[in-house]
Amino acid sequence: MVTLAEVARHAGVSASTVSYVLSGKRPISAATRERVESSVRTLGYHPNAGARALASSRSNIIALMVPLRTDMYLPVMTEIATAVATAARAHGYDILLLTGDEGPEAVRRIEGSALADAMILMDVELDDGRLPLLRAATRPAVLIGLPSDPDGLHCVDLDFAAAGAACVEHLAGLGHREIAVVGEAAAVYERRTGFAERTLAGLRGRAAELGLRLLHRPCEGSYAAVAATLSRIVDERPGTTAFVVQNEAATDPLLALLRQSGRAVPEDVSVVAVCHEQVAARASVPLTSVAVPAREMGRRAVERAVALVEGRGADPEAVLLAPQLTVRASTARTPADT
Amino acid sequence: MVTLAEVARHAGVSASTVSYVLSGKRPISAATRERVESSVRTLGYHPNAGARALASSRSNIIALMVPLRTDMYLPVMTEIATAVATAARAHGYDILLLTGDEGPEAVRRIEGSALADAMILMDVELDDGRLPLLRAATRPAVLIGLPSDPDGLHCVDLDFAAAGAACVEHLAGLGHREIAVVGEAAAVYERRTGFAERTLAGLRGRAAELGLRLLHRPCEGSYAAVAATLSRIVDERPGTTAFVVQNEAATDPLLALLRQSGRAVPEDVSVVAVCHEQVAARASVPLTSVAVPAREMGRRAVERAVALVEGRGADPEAVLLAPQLTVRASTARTPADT
DNA sequence: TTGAAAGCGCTAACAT
DNA sequence: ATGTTAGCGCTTTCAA
Repeated sequence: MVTLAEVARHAGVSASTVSYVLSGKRPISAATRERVESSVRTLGYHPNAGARALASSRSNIIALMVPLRTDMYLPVMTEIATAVATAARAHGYDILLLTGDEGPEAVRRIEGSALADAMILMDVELDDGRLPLLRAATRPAVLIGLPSDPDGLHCVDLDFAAAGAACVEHLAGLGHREIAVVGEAAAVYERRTGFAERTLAGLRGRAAELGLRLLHRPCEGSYAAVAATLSRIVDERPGTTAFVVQNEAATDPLLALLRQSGRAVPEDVSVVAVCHEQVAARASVPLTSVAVPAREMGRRAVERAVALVEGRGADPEAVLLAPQLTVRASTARTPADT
Repeated sequence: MVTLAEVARHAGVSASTVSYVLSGKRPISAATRERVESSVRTLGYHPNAGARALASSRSNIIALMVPLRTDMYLPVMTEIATAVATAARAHGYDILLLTGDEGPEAVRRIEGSALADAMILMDVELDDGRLPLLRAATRPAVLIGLPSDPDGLHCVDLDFAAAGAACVEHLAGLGHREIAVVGEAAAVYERRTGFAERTLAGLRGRAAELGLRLLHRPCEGSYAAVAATLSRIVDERPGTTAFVVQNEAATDPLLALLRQSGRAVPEDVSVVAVCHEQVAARASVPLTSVAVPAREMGRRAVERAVALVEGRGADPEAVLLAPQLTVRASTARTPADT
């Protein structure tokens, strides 16, 4: 293993000079810089992470806590996670992968061991057990998601309430007056995950404002569950002409079942999804949708975390990304309206 | 920040005693052990990761390199990754998340910086550019996947060739004589990813042995692509009575299209999938399938890596997990056969 | 512009 | 069964 000392000897300079060449924290003459850099290359030197962390109390590692669940749509989580990893590398940081099942204890562990310089947390619940620890922690944390009390915390999330409102507006503009919402699995609401509740609030709020009827039903992702939910909806609200789906696993079954039951999309009923972009684009009828901007959320979270670690910290705030509704082939004017 | 020295002072013992209490590497009297442990708790001590890594040249971190692609089915990758993370924690290790786009350079970086004690690599190609570095590395590596030359490497994978063979056998046993294979996207084969090629080899080999006709077509996951592939298959081989699908994204479209074209599953055609268990179970017709044992693969990889790090190393070998075919509702005897 | 030297907090011989 | 002590490889004052 090549050490700083060996590089220093090889380049004929002191250890500190090598260190400063590497960190750029003090001016170095062009001549020595080149000599050192060439020694680094020829010896294949890589600084020892442990030693560096110990001496500088910086690990250049960001801990990322990902959900470990089966009732959430994984591709979005995965996309956020890989976006975080990629963005972190671009800033010279590595990612330590923590799973949500470790709970608040993981926060303590990371904080205590100085394993990471900052934490990024996903799958934030409205009243998340990790929040008190994060507020008290000496190292910065960024949430991807929005708890009910974001005070003193750095948050990045899609503005799901606005997303819900946008869906209702789009449908109202097309003449729809009765909307049914096929939601996430009931467990997601019970857990009081922020995004699902907020979307619903946005949907309901705008529906009330515009005088639309809105029926919401949680729904599992299986084909059978969607079939059951759909038939209940049709029974209760035969006048329904539009659906909002917030459940990636349910979109394909929903389209298939509508088709099967003789309801053409978008001629007879319209469908708007709040979902992963690929799911919307690849569906059997390409779906008008509000996408979750996973990559941007990951990137923003990392940028904030890095800024905080490196002392360019902004005030804690909730950054809510504006939703963007993309019109595809699944929405049209109501039959009555044409 | 609480240090070892503070714990030692608080407990009235030397630093080394505290260290040994924590590591269990030498006998400690019950009395001092208890005193130390109580001090640890009351002070809220957590060993500093950097210092420990520096002194012991062990980071208790395993680096996991995950694919960063869009043409692979992510849930399986995600499931493996979370299984790896969970298993690692159970052994006292943390996971450092590396993305595949860093390529061989990441191997050098981790090796050089001693950031991780071992590496686990996913998405292994038949002739993977990272292999030479891994063979030369001083730290152990475990591949999840199987390159063409696994010599000197520790590998864990599903026996995809056996999986392919099992599919053919099952169908042959039901009287099918003409099988069509709907495969992964063409890019997956071009990249020479091991698993896709090996499944195909297993399918072809057993089909040849049993005298069945077998047609293979790569296929993108979109609805349109599956439709095109299906119609080509039907044109070329009108006698096809069974499909093998190895492409999670294509299964649902395939079932929908078969239904639409008046072919009932399993009455008219049988379908066997090599895919994620959930995809098979949740499909509109629950699919007879060979599942990728993602959790077990992750667990086995971690166990091997930990054993190697801790000096209980076995010889390098390729561990191929036996496939298990689960019969569900998508396969039946051929119409001609009943 | 560079060097010397004192730690960072821990582990692991080497003592006793 | 426990204490003493010498590093691990780096960063960063303090000096020159």
